[in-house]
Amino acid sequence: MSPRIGLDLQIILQAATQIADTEGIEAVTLASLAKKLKIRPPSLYNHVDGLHGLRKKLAIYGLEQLYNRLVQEAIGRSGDDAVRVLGKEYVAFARSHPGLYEATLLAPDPRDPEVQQAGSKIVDLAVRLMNAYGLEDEAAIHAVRGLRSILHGFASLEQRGGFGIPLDLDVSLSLLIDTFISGIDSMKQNGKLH
Amino acid sequence: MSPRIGLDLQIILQAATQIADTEGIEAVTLASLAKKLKIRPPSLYNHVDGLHGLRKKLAIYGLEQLYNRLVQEAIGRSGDDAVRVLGKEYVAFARSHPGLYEATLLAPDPRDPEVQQAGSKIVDLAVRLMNAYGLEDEAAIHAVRGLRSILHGFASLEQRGGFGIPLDLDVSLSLLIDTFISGIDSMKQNGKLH
DNA sequence: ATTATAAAACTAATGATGTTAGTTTTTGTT
DNA sequence: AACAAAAACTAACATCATTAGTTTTATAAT
Repeated sequence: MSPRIGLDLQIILQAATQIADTEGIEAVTLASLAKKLKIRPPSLYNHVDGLHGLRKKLAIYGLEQLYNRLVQEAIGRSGDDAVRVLGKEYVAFARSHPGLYEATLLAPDPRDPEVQQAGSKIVDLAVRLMNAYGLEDEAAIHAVRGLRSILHGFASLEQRGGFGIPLDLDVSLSLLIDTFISGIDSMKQNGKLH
Repeated sequence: MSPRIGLDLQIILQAATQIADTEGIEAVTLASLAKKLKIRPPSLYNHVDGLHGLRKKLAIYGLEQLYNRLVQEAIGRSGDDAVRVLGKEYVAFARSHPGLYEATLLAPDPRDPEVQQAGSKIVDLAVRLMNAYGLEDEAAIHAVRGLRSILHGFASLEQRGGFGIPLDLDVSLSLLIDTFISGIDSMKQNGKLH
């Protein structure tokens, strides 16, 4: 059932990740990837459905990596502590893998079922954390959307040099997360979340 | 001083915006733009420094448009009201100009002085709003970074189909902004912001 | 061991794109 | 009417994604 074993998909994605992280996601082309793997560009079509297929697989790969790192930090924690750690790790991932992180949001069709599924694992993790605040169902979803917006927005702006002023970014992030947590608290007490 | 008047830069950017908003920023190529303007691709080099130059100018153009819309809404308002309206308008802009909004964060070099300057007008506007909360200097900057993260993150995720679950997005946004406002309030009273 | 097979990698070719160089056209100014 | 400068052009090239068809090669079956 396997008359010839050539390149492994994992190796391809690792090579693509390396290019993305060092030269930016735009530098990930079939040509550059083939060169790095020492094969000819058309050969990549045996493993990946063109550039679009590569982007999609890279997006899923990135989401899985991100999920793994988040889970590592989340286990054994709950409440404020868990949210703080999750937030820091999310941003840390984007910092350590700038290109791969970009790729997670650059899939040709973000609504693709496989991409959605990879993303939903992260969402589910966040939902469980929110449950610790007594947020259930719709309230939990709104809260998770908020947290994701915060973390993605921060990571994305930081990556794109959006924060021009030289003021400690880690402080900004910590304050932002704490502000969010405080806000959730207030909103709950005011009955705006339940 | 002007032996021949050809295309106007404004017209070029408007055409590019149209392509970006209808077909996505990736569809904005010198070829497609030239076709829309009924000229040959090399002619664009008389107005724009290649594809990179176009992207940069489009980014600045988008930031200016965004700023104009935000100012319109911010005038005559302050405090919670101003922040809520600003947030809604920010997201509304991204929705009405998905491609142009993308372009604002896709400049070849985000640290380019001209791009930074266009962005800093928006930041300054937000800083002034934050001053109404009694947040000055560093505290104001942290708060603005937070608000930008929230709004960009939300707009970006929404655009990329990141919110898969069918639950009213406007509600999520309103709750998020209110959560942020509440959080700022609590943090101030706890002395973590000053 | 030999052979068949299926996957992987290849060569060759095509179309689209960005870009440069050099030429022609156009139009406001002198 | 002549000039000059900007705009638009043609021609050409390099790079890239992609398709079609061929060759190689390692495994599986004989």
